[in-house]
Amino acid sequence: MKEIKVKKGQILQKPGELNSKGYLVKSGLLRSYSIDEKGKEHIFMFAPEGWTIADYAPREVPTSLFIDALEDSVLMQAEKDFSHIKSGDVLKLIRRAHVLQNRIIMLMSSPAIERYEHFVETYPDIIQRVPQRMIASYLGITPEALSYAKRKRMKK
Amino acid sequence: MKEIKVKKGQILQKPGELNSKGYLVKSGLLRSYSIDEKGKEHIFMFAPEGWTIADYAPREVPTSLFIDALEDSVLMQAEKDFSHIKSGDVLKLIRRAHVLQNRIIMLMSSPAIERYEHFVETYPDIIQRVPQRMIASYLGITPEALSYAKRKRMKK
DNA sequence: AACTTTTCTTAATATATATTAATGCACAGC
DNA sequence: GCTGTGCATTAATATATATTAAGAAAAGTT
Repeated sequence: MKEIKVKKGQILQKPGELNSKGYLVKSGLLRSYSIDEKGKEHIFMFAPEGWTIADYAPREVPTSLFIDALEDSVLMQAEKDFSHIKSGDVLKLIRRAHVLQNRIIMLMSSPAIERYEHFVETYPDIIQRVPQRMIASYLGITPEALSYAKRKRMKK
Repeated sequence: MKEIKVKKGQILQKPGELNSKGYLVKSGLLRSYSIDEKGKEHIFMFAPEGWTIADYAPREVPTSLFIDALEDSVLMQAEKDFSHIKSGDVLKLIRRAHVLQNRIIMLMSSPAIERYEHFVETYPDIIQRVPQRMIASYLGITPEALSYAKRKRMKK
């Protein structure tokens, strides 16, 4: 575990890397995202203070995500090391899997505007800190579609 | 760990239960799914022989998924017990998280027809064993939309 | 075999979201 | 203070997917 400081915009991980690390955010804000064949970004997650972020891949599997800093940040960098495992570590992984499970169910069953409202309730602080287009990217839609959906919901 | 036999259609888990179990499929086929406010099913995953299936929730968190049998099946039922953890267990969890991560990225970045083609390549055996409408449910679209998308792709 | 139920497909129409383009605004750098 | 760049919004149009309804094939039941 070593502490590192990164500037806004700095890239910590690119797709294709092996032996990827995990990061605990002490201050600042990170994100992970993929870029598809058409060059479009898709934000996989945000990680503000107190959160961890990583590519959920075994060490020997090449990463598929970028990780970069949306704000100047201070991090703890950790190896993916399973030689001394605590039951607490397993619990954290299960909780993370639970979050991913819920996200999948939401992506399949709720329209974008509901996913947006859920996001606002769940992460009100993140809304303040990142541009709208990144929220749209996290939700899986374009900024234009989010803008339109919000306006439409207003009128009701 | 105890072995249980279930008939096609039998429900192993309903949403709201605590202390949910995990199941290793020795033969047959299980699925997990949610039902939304409008009464629509959304299949979260299929589990054929050799796979495990569970609600990825800590033991004290109520489940959100149904689990039932799509075929007569033989299972090993396991408690979620973290008192003796092996590094292999952690690896399995990470692999599972990796699958979920990829699914989320696909849901956000690829149209349904591409997700379908990816599914066919990845799980060719499952295609044979479940009705189309369940594949559509897994992909997050209606059976009609899947039928239309396939026909349209044909013509090209 | 007859019957019922489920599944798949097609079509017409409606809605959600994407694409493209134009505009105004805010802010960073010079 | 200007200027460029990124961001948000709107609108027009295009595409993907949902909804509803109908009919035919397949599978399960008695």
